[in-house]
Amino acid sequence: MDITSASRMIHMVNQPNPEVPAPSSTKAHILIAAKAEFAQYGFEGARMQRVADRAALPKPNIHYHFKSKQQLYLAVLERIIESWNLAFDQVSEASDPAQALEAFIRQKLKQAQQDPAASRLFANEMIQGAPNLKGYLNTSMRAWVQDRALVIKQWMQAGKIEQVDPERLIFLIWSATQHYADFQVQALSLLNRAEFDDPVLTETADFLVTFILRGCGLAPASRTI
Amino acid sequence: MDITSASRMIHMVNQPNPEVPAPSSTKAHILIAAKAEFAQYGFEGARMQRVADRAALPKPNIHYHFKSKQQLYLAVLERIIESWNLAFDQVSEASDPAQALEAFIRQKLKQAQQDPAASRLFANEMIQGAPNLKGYLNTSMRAWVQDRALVIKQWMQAGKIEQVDPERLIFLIWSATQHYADFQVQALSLLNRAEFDDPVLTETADFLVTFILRGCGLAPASRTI
DNA sequence: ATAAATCCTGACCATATGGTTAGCATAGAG
DNA sequence: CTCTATGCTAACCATATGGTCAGGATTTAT
Repeated sequence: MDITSASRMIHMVNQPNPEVPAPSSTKAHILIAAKAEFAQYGFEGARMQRVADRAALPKPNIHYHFKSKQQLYLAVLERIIESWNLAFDQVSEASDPAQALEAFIRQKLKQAQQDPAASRLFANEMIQGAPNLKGYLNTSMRAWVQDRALVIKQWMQAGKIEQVDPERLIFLIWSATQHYADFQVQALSLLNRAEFDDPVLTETADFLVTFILRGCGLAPASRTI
Repeated sequence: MDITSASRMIHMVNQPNPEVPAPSSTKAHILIAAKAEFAQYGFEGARMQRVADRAALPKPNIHYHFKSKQQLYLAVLERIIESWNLAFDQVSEASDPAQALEAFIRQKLKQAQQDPAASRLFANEMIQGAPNLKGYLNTSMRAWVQDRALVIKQWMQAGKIEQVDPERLIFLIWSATQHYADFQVQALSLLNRAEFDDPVLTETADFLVTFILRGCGLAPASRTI
């Protein structure tokens, strides 16, 4: 009923696994279609028929590969959780804060551009009250945050960055970056842009890096905006 | 099909209006119930029966007051748009940037605490691609942002704040504050708190104000965190 | 070649969905 | 009191929904 199991996978190396189908397999096609559908409409709003249409397959085919809507949803959700915060995973006290934060911000924003559906699906799950991720939040995700917060605290104690609430700094980076996936229509409309292309990505990344580093009392390497 | 009409209401003074029922009326009850339902499940995922249950009314009663699901949704959405960015509305070039930004951040965060459903409903609409707000985004909301961005630019030209992309600064404030409504379960779980009460609100507001003002090259009035 | 396992699908089912209808209850106006 | 307008609701409807099933196609193993 819940994905605590996904926690175990977070730092796993990608290895051959019969459960993980090759990119071109039917199962993978369905998962991609399902991700888009669940991302747009949430679990309750998603329609199995639309998943089938998106995958260009008859509906019973979906049910052949995934027993139920719930199981399909969980399969999609697991895959998303796995690749969530990679760029901030290996950071330690010894790392350079400016470099580490910049890499984290840019990676999150790149994810928002390349796979906005993943971000939106996660957002839907949270808005809905995380019915399938409560266990994950309270165990491995909390541990991850506390662990990363500790590194930030060590940077603070070493005088490398300003005093800031570490957990809330992480939240701010998450929200500011994921915003460009979840609220993409809004951002593009208000910026008067047609699509979230590389120029927009670069401008946004530069802004966020500069602004957030300055918020931490850091100057970026050699950029101004 | 779209709420461009809401644009006209944004700066309207609250005046007696037969369309706006008294707080205790059946219609108001239904709107509150519907807001919660649409916020949690999105338009497609929302169920008229659940709206009825939340309002403790028979389902046909809902349809007596609102012709269709769509009309009910639009009615809820309109009410939300009206009170969205009030605290930043009256700000002008002459305003003190630190004070204005602080008031804006605190107001948005208070809204996130007092009416998280409103924020979540809006988030759902955006994630879904803003099918009912495209017109609003491209007209009055864009005008609002450009207008507010102009004020920020004037602050920059007057040397009152650092050089930052004004639109993206607004996005960052929106996302960082609304995060505590939309991702409330996540934030509370990771902060190890039971509810979004006043202490959490204060800590969060203080963090955001300090951090964002510093990002703008400003020091807060007399606070450290 | 043949058997076995896997993959696929048209037709179908029970139930849930948004919405309607026809009639009941109540309050205010004359 | 009577008439009317409004608020309300049990019973109902057409359609859409998640899910099943029996059988056909295709691949793999022997």
